[in-house]
Amino acid sequence: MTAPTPVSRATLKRLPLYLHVLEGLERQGQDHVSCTFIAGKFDFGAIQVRKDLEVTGVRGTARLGFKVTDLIRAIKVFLGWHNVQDAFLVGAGNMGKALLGYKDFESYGLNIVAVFDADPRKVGTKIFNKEVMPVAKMPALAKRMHINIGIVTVSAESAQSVVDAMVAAGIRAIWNFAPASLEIPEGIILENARLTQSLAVLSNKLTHVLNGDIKE
Amino acid sequence: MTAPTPVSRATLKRLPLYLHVLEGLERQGQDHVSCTFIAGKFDFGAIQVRKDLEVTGVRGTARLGFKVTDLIRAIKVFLGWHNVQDAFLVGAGNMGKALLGYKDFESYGLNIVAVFDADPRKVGTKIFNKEVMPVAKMPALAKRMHINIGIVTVSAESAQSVVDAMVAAGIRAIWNFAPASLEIPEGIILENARLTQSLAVLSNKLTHVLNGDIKE
DNA sequence: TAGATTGTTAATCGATTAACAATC
DNA sequence: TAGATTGTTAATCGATTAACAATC
Repeated sequence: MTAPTPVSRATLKRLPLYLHVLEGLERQGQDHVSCTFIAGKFDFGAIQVRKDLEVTGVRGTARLGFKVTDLIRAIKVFLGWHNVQDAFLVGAGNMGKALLGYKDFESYGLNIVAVFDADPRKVGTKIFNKEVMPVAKMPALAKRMHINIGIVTVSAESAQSVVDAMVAAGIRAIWNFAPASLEIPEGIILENARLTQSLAVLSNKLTHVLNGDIKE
Repeated sequence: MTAPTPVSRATLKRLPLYLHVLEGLERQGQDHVSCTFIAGKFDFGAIQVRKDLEVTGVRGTARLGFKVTDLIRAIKVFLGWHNVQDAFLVGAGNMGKALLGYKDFESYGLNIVAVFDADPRKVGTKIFNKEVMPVAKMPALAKRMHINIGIVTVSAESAQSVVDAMVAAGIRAIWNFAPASLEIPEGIILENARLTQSLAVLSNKLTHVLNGDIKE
């Protein structure tokens, strides 16, 4: 019914930043906020913030700005974070453990309900009170529990087979931490969280600074 | 002397993806590769790849494509990954541990040489053979060792003070994993690696799929 | 030679930024 | 009222994509 409203990836990535600022303001009891104030926390301008907030559908009032609680709610709804989704994680290595230990995910709409690993030595151990299960059991369980989100923290070599199994088991969205370029069928959502991409930007900038390539 | 060559962040983030594909080809003994082939691994086209590779300065040959080893070398140089940089990590929590356990960083130009934490219970323990030191000792050590890169894996609350100490100690580039918007002086490089941004994109897309908002 | 692929310039597309009237 | 801030339309900017001659 409602138009699909194509929102840019850039906007989508800024919304959690705003959310963080807004939650801080809410804790302080602030009830309204202007785009100018939010923009002050970042290296882009108030117009950008206003444009981004437009997608939430919340209307501000001139002079006063936007109502903090309304914005928080609207951003969460927009991102799909108001309803927590159950997720499976495959790969009980360091990154997998880090994600399992991250308490805040629930407020970002994510609840990791089970952990799987191919290594029999890891199976049966507990990570943050979650028992590691054999990866072979993942598909059947994912189907039965109607899991929509799969988190991939295995090695680059195993990633494709894990993803294939997830897709076959009805998982619709894959959050991939493996440094591999994965093939997925049409309609499945793949989001890569690659640290090396972020590191590349850092390294390249640092190189320029160290080389004295000053940009004015 | 050489022009600063402003390269887009988007290009910078695609280069590690190419590098990964290229290293795979190198292992297979392939000596040339075309943009078409590389693009086949991703959801963008050959023209994009060719444009990106332009920044490395490597020239291809018509019909044959680019020499794999040349490209690998040139991308590494371009990103500053040919020389390994020593880095300090502050925050021995889950994410800190995950980064310390990540063996491949050296081939991405990063060598984490020391770990710090404010928690006295963590100080003195070992993580992957590295002893956790009190954060108070970080500045003097960073100065003495001329550390350029600081990795921040502390909580949002402590992040700003850690960053301030890093900057005061002469650290030039900060890789931040804390969900906080940090203030840094002019000339310091800040790269945020925020998982929540990536998760936001995933959650939003999944919401659309589950709601049946089909885009054609 | 024929044809795939590069290198480079131009066209398109989309996102950011600017402008400004409306409003509280 | 005056002035800060929103909402919205238009202008700018930059990145992606297309086009095509050159080349191996």
